[in-house]
Amino acid sequence: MGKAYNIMAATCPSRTVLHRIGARWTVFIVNALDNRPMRFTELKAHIRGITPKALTETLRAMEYDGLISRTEIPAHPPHVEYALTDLGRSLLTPLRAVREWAESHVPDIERARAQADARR
Amino acid sequence: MGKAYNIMAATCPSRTVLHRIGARWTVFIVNALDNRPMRFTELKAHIRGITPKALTETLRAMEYDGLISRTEIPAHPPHVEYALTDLGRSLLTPLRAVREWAESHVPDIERARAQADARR
DNA sequence: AGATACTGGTATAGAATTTATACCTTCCGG
DNA sequence: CCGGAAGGTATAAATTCTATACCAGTATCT
Repeated sequence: MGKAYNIMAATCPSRTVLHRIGARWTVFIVNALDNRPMRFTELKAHIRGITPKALTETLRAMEYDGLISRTEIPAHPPHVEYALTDLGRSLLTPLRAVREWAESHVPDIERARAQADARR
Repeated sequence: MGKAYNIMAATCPSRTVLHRIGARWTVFIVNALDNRPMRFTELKAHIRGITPKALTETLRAMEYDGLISRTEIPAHPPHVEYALTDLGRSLLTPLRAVREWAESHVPDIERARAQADARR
């Protein structure tokens, strides 16, 4: 059997999937939950610059898509734990690679930008 | 020497790099140019649903960042060829993995969404 | 009892980005 | 001089993201 889904087709369901995993903050959350579950405020502190609204919306969307689980823990004080599901963990490999690419190619990009600026 | 750049820091330059490679249409263009260079209209036809404005802006940004090259070919009729640079090709591995994840996990996501809908 | 702090969020408005749609210019063949 | 292809621009509307402030529940401090 051949390829069932193709990103390049405008109406392919894989488009909505890609749109979600490519959303502004998804890559941060997946990478943050790499080692262990985290609480809302932990995530907010770890992913610097994210607003609580953006964090809430991204977490809700990822939970809806089955990428993370949300568990209310009735301890004192009560808190909420977010963790990757098996599906979410399978996304870790590609998204960690994206993160690592970004972190390791900063000098190349900066050099290219400087050269482009110099040419004009 | 340890890690020089960290995505999680709000002001880290890797943030702007990630912002670019995570931009709406970058993953499509990188995957489209996987096998061979393409012309503007070819890309537009291949990546269904992209508008010419979005395509122009994404190509210009990627050229600025040194990910693709733009070559005007003075043949008859004259046309323009976009190709991945070495740097752009290095992005192919992670972004192809993202594409493949999206294409292969559609059923998992749809199942999760249906379950979430059923629960309410 | 009242003030204060922590957790996990909401609300609202403004700014930035994306999309839709239409149009333009150069080059050429007929 | 008409039409078509290539490679785009222009403009406005829709959508998404960001900044900033606020809120409710529980617990502890005074």
